[in-house]
Amino acid sequence: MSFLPNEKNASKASLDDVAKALGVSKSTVSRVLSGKGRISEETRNKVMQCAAEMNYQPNVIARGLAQSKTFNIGVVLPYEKDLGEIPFFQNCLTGICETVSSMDYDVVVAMAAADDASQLERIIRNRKVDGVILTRSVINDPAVRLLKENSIPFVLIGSTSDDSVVQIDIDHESACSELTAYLLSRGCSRTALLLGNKSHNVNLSRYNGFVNAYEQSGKAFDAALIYDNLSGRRAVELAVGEIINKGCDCIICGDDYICVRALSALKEKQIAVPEKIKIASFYNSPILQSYTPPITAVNADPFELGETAARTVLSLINDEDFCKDVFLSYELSIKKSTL
Amino acid sequence: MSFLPNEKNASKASLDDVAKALGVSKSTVSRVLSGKGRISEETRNKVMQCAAEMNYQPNVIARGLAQSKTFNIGVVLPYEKDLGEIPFFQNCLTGICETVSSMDYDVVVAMAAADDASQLERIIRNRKVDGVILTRSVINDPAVRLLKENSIPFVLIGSTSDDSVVQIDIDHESACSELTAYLLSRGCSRTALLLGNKSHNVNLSRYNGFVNAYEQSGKAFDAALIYDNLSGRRAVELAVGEIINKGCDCIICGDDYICVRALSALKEKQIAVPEKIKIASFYNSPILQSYTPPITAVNADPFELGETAARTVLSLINDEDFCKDVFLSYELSIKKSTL
DNA sequence: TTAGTTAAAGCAATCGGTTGCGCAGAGCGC
DNA sequence: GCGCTCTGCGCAACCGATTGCTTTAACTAA
Repeated sequence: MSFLPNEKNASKASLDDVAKALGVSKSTVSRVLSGKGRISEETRNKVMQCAAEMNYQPNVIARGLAQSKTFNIGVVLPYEKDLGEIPFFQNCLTGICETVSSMDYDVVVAMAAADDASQLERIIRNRKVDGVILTRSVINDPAVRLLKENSIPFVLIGSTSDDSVVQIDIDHESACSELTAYLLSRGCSRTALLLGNKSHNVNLSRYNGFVNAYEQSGKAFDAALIYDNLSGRRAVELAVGEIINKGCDCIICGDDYICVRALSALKEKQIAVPEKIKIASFYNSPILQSYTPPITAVNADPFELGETAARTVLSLINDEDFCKDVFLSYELSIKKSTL
Repeated sequence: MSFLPNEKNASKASLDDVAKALGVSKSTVSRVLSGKGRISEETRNKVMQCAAEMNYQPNVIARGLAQSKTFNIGVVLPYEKDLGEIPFFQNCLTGICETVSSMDYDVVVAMAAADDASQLERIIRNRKVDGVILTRSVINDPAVRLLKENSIPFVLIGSTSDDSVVQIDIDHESACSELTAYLLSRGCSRTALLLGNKSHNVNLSRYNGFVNAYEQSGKAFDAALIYDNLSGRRAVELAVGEIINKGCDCIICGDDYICVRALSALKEKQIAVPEKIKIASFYNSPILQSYTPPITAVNADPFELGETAARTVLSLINDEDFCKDVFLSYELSIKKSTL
């Protein structure tokens, strides 16, 4: 199970050791192992066998020095502790890890608050990564600027209005539009929209989708029912209180974090879902799926987003063809909370 | 905000470049910057200033080659998708990242199913890390064996019976004992214990604590009420069904994952908490705190566990003094679910 | 004055690979 | 038999640091 050989420090076998054991030059061994250059069949076999016997393992650091590569992908994760409540990013990370490790890359993580690019800067300064995956983006993102300035290939899991950024996401605008249209068709006349941090591009997309759906339906929406900068439990509670007083019959939550808070506030006020008010969310974490009643939501697969982002950034690094701006499929999952 | 200088490729300034600009040798510059060796005040100032002007940034890869170091810490995270539901590990990771980055180290993550050390092996083989933090341990853990064989410093966030492993955890045995004793004092006579994977050492600790509390109370427990290898939603549902039939008045859940499932099963069967049955859990994720009713639990701070683990493994790497087996404090948080 | 110390800085090997270039020899056409 | 190409491989520079050893010069003590 271990890669360790029987000999004491044979794990330290270097290219040079293999070369000397065979009486050939380092370069020959290197070329055999890397598959580059012209090598006779005979020499190739000899080298392969000897390397295997000596349990030669290339030193990735040394290779990195020579090639100016690290074989690492950086992943910037949101820092707020509260976000831990929703496993979205953890599942993204899982997808990313699985994909990059299959290419013998590894993942270096940086936790950072929005707008704080200092961790990313450290990683770039220390030349720790060949490419980066951002898991969200704010307007005029300093992280994006930093990556561009340093010519480091990167992709974003999420949406941004910056067309020069490769984006991996579901189409939040059309998803929110679809969801809103569905609710309108269910007879909701006064739908509230609860969104998180205003500077996150994704919230703008959702807002646009919401507005589009209303425009297409010919009905008018109440701008006073749009809360576009909620943060923290208290803010959501307050908003829900106001919404009730304003006679809403439906709530769309920008994410599950807000949804959990809203549900909790509704329960406290003893307002029945979906009888008195309907509610829907985005992403639909497992925890919401086991809620009573089950929650209607736009479902996305964070694992798949992670996989796709990883594949894309690896393609960028290796100058392969890739699809700019992948929009993954989402699913409008209708559950009891909006019936 | 960026570290990039104005000159086009001054970001590539190497030790040699600085040395040549000053007409001194590489070693002198290196010694100044590393603070090792005897350097005159005058030269030191000259070098410092020039390095700053040229925006010299040491190449960590090259330094790593020379020193056989990577300035990376590996973190092995559980792979099961379901675990994403509980942000415990995400919060551990946050604590780890914050601590190691303050020492200019970075975090390399490996996602791995229990018993699967292949990702860790890859990372070790590729010499990507100077030390490792394990976030759980199974009996005869192949990861532990691998780390020992390769003489890589590591700590475990969690508990194990292997005394040679440095452990960072709360004392699950005494915590579970305390919780059980409290429930006994509340008049629970038939308490069920729902534990996860049997091969996880932490579940053994909880089991022991449970038994201890009963022994000290002089009362007897019903071994048929101990479920010690639950995995998956269905298993928990089945167990809850049986428990009800067996006339239990209380459930202790080994973790929040099980607790969420159990609560969901109870709700389905319309069994009131805490009127018909009491329930308590471990860790108490934010999601459970906003549950109705709030859940009694042993509270631990995963962020603090991460911080402590990171500090400890860094001490091990740098041969500093450290505390073996840190037991962090926990808190028995009594809520409505057991009243 | 001379030998002995010592501080300051340079030389060059080393870490473990990659890679451009050149050389020797085989094969081939004319 | 001559020149040409092509194959297979070695030489040595290079990536960008660290570090043991040596050198130089200045300073101290005898």
